[in-house]
Formats: sequence, C-alpha cells, structure tokens
Amino acid sequence: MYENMNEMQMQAVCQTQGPVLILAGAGSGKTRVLTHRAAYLIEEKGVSPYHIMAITFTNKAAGEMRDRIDQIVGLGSESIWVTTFHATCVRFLRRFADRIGYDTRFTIYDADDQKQLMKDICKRLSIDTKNFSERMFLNAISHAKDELIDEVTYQTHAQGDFKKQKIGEVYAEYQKMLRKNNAFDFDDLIMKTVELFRKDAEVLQGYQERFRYIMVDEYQDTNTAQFTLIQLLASKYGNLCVVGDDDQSIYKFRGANIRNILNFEHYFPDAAVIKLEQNYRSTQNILNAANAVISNNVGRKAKSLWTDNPSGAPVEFRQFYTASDEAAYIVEDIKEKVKSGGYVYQDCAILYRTNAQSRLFEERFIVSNIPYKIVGGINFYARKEIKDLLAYLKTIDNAKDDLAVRRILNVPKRGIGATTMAKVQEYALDHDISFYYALRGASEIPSLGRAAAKIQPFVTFIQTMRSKVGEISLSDLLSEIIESTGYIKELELEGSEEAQSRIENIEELQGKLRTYEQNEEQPTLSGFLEEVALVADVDKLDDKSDYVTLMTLHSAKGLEFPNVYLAGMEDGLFPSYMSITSDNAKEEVEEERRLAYVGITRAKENLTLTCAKQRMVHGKTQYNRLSRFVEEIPAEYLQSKFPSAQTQKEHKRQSPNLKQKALEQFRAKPAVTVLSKPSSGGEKADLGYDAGDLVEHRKFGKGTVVKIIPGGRDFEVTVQFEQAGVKKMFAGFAKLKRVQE
DNA sequence: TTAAGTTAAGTTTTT
DNA sequence: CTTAACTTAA
Repeated sequence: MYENMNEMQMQAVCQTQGPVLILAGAGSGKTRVLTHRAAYLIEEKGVSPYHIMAITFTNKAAGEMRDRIDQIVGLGSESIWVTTFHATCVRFLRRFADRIGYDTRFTIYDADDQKQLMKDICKRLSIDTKNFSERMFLNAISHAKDELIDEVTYQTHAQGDFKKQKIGEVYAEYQKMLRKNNAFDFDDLIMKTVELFRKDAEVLQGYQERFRYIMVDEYQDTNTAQFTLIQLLASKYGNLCVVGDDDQSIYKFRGANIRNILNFEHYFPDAAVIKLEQNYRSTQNILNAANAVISNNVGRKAKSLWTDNPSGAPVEFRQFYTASDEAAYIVEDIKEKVKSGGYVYQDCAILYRTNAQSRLFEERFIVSNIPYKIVGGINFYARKEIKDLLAYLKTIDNAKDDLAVRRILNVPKRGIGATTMAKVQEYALDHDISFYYALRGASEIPSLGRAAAKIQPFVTFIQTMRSKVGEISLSDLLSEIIESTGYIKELELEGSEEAQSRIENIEELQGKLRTYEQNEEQPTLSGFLEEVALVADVDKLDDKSDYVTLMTLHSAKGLEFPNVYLAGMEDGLFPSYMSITSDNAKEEVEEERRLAYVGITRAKENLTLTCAKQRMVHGKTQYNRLSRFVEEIPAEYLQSKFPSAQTQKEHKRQSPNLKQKALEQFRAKPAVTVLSKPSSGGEKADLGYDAGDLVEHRKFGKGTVVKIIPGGRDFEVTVQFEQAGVKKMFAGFAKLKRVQE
C-alpha cells in the first residue's frame, strides 16, 4: 500500500502522535498522504476509525476524501468522520444548540437571506444606506464573527468610533433578528459552536474523547474561529495534523488567517514539521513558471517545489484584441486538442478570475456544440424558482423563519403587496410574535381590513401541508406544493426559453429530493433543507460524462487538469482592480499572486495564458494592460504568440534577460490600429497614452495608467500615482502627458 | 393598493 | 449587462 510513496510522504503518514504540520506544495500528493495516514492509524496503530476526523473546506474535497479513504481503508471506513467545517458544526449544533439557548431546529441563512434581513434592519433603524451600505454591515459582521467577536464585545470596542458604533448597533439587531427567526448564518455555525464548547465542558469533553485524531486539509484557509474550534477539539489528545500550503492561501477575504499556518509551530512548540516538495502533477515548465511567479511574494515559508517530470511544452501566452476573440480561440484550441491531441473534454478546464467572464465562453461552446459545465456562478439553490419552493418547505418546517414566509406570501400572486406586508410586520413586531403567527391571526389585525381575506387561503394551505408532513413522502409534499400553487403551470404559460429552464430546474430539485429520500435512512424535511443549505455548486462536479469545465480560480483549488487555460490575464481583472487600488495594495496583490500560483499549478501538461486588449465589463468597454503575473514568468518557460504572424517570429528564442524588453516592446505596440476602427467607439489614439503607460499630471506627479473607459465624448482615466494614490479623472481635463520610463 | 413598466445604480473571490 | 428602486396606470 505504501510502496509508491516517497520518504517525506511516508514520514508524514507515520508521524501519528502529537501536533504535525505538513507543508504540502501544489501537487505533492497531500490527499494521498492524508488518506494513507487514516489507513495507517487504523491498521498499524490499532486506532478505531470512530476516533478519526478529517475536516475540509468544501463538500467536494470532503467527498473526494471520503471516496479515497473508503477505497484504502475498506471495512470500518464509514465510521471516520469526513466533512466540512460547516457541516460538522451543524451536526454539533443540531444536537446541542439548546445548551446555548437556541432551538435545535434552526434554519441556515444564505447570502441572499442575510441581505434581505439586513435591508429590513437598515430600514427599521432608519439608516442611510448611501453612507453605510447593507453590504458593508454584513462584511463587518462577518469579519467580526470570523474573529469570534460577538455583538456585545464589538460594541464595547466601538467606543468613540461613530462608524463602529453604528455597526455594533446593527450587529446587535441582526443577531436579535436571527435568533428570533431561529436561524444561523454561515459564520454563526462556527462561532456558536465555539461558544457551545466554551460554555459547556460536558459537550466539549464528549467530542474531545471521540475525535482523538484530527486532520485538517487546506489548513492555510482556516480563520480564527475555525482554528479555535480545532484547537478546542484537539486540546485533550493533541493529535492534530494539519496540511496546507501558505502559497495557496486565497481566502483572506473570507477571514482566512495566514498566521494560522505561519505560526503553527509557535502555537504548538513540539510540532513535527514535514515538507512535501516533490510535485507529481506538472511538467517542469509549468512548475518553473509557477515558482517564478510566487517568488515575488515576501513572507513565505521557505520551500522549493521540484519535479522529476519531463520539461514538457512551454507555457503558452496569447493576446487578443477582444475578449470574444479570446473565447473563440480557447474553444477552438480545445476542439483541436480533442480532435487530434488525444485528449477528451474532461481534460480541459478554463479558469478565470470573475464569474462574469464565463458568459462569452458559454456562448462560444453552444455555437460550437461542445459539452461544457460552468461551476459556481449562481448557485443552483440560489435560483429564484428553487428558493421559492424551498421557502415553502422552510415555512412548513420552521414557523419561525419569517424571511421564508414573506418570500412566498405573494408567490404566486395573491394580491398581497408591500403595504399589507408592512402592516402584518408591524403587528408582529408590536406583539412580539413571528410573522407567520401574525398571518394566522390576520383577521385580528384591524389595519388590514379587506386584505385579511386574501391571507386566509395561504394560511390554510400551509396548515394543511403541515398536517401532511410525516404522512406523505417528502417528494409528494413538494409535488403537492407545485401543484397547488400552480408554479409550473404558470411557467408553462409564459412559454419563454427562460421559463423552460426554470421548469427544468424545478424538476432537478424534485430529483434531488428523491435522491435524498433514497440515500437517507430517516429522511426529514429539516435534514433535506440542511443538506441543501450547505451545498455549493462546486460540489456537484460528476465525472460520468465528458465536458469542458469552466470555473473561477477560487473554485479550482484542489483540482487538476491536463490542459488548463487561464483567461483574462490582465491587470485590473487579474490582479483585480480592487486589489491594485486598495489601501494595502501590496498585501492584496500578493493574495492575487497566490491565486495565480494556484491557477498555474492546476495544469498537468499544457498551460495557456490569454488576455484581451479590449473587454466589456459591466456593459462598458475597458482597456487593460497585460497582467503583471505574466511578466513575472521568465521568457525561457514562456512561448508568446500574438495575433499577427510577424510578431510571433520576433519573440521566439529570447534569452531570459531580454524578457522585460520584449514585453515592453510588445506593450508598446498597442492595438491602436485596430481600436481606431470607427466601429468600437475607440478614437483612442488621440490620448497619446494607453493603459500601462507612465504618465505625468501637473499636480499629482507621475503615475501609471490603470484603466481607460470611453464615455460620451471623453475618457475616464484611472491612474495609480506614485505619490497621490489612485485617481479617476476625465482625459479632457486631466491633461496627462506620457513620459518615458 | 397592486402590478406592470421605466429608469437608475452597482458590480471579486465563497462556505 | 443585470438587479433594484422608482413611476404610473389599472
């Protein structure tokens, strides 16, 4: 079983006692190490599978780990606890949430629900959302929760800071509403579990006793709350094995605390540290490119990834005039690779920074009749029709979930509008009852008048359905909801293509519910809703049929493909505009660079980087310079190909130190000729400078042009000044002058 | 009072 | 380009 493993991997497997930090570079076989470690614990150390826990971030990773553990371990493997952080916490809370004053039959709020709730709160507290957006509040609250700061603590630390005080106020109200709706948001799941463990020694000890060997995957992405959770669980036996790669930490925006991995040895002084540095996945060229890029980051753990693999084809770089050209090329290239390169569609993946980029590819794939699958984007369960039907199920399941009730009260149209809704809400608030409870007593609400009669049938319907729970199967229940509300019928009547796809989605939901019923020994409504709440789309990648995969770089972590295309390699897109212009741009660009590293290291055999000079973003044409990450790859590993055959020849066979010059030369030939075509509104050449050029402003001094957006008769130019920071200005007024570097 | 029709604003990444 | 907020007609 262990004969194919290298020395370091073997060491990682056998180091079973005490804290262990495994620094596993990309493609170094960390999943293999983890799965074999589980097998080793059971077979060589006689540990009961019941005492082993493996924790990951995504359901997809958990599923994969589950499969591979099952294969290797065989009998008894099902007792090993393999899940995500969030799923783990839900299981804990379902059992013990009542010990910290919650109902164990809580619902879980997704981003949409949170936003809705926050909107209500801002309205009620009469907050001017022009100054403080709902989003800002939610972000602040989420960050606080990642750091285990509850609303009370937050408020005590907010003294003297107006904005923080406001946030504290909203935070407190938000928590109050969640509790009232008997709901947790995603961050609560972790934070409240920690609270449970801290408050209830009995519960904690129970789980400590159970999970004697804990393994954490993608450890670099843990936030403070998750770290604390793990620490609490492991603090009795101390057998904590974490696997991660600081170079692949890409979830800082979600609170990931990179110090967790950098300071692991500080938290656990007796920790064994094992480095896995041999890459089994990629060719040398790809790996060299990745190493070159990531070496521009400071503050990394020292490590040098190497491989025995052949050097392989050089990394390809291509620039196009427009984003559609880019898409067309990639799709054609995939077609070609499948036709004569001996690959199948499954071997190909297109990775991009933002979900919005997927559309162009999608259009192209449809035209070319190539099967494709887009991962992520709008989560299946976030779709209108699905959320509507789920809201019915939630209402039937948990009468306290106001959000769900309000969502469906007028879906389908029952003639109940905002005014009626507001009156019921007010009544519920005044009498301190749930929204649904107020609806049940609608006739008692004086202000409603005739509107009360419209509510009655809805209440009757929900009550009827409730009485049927447990008597009929869940899928029958759903069918009855669809039938009674006429949901599908209404869509059929609409007859549009969009309506058709909605119907298909609903059918898929019915299918999922049936699958759930078959797989579960004791299917319950709550159980299904919970499963649904924790599932992101990334998870349902199945490998039965052949298709090209499209996804964001974030979603791609942990995956690998023979042929990878990194699209949209442009400054302003990747690294994102947000990161470049941020106050601490340095740090944020480093995170983007890690993301680039993750992207590059997904490729096993062929890697193609592409970018476009001209791209539509939010309905506006934008001109970006090529990504700095491309420039960071030494020319010896890179083969640059350009739209014209001439330039292509010029760039072959360059020595590495010519790299910079070559790229400059290449940039110095902007697509002016193309862009000045009257078609695309680009009277561009007039400005005398282009994105990426160094310019001078008479007040702000020197700076680099980040972005140029044509608008009306003028251009909006964004410039990153060396001294003055980032400024947006109109070209007509700014009188920018190009200067030589 | 509701619902359709029109106009304005915002936009990274995700469990 | 999409989604949310406004206006106006029924």
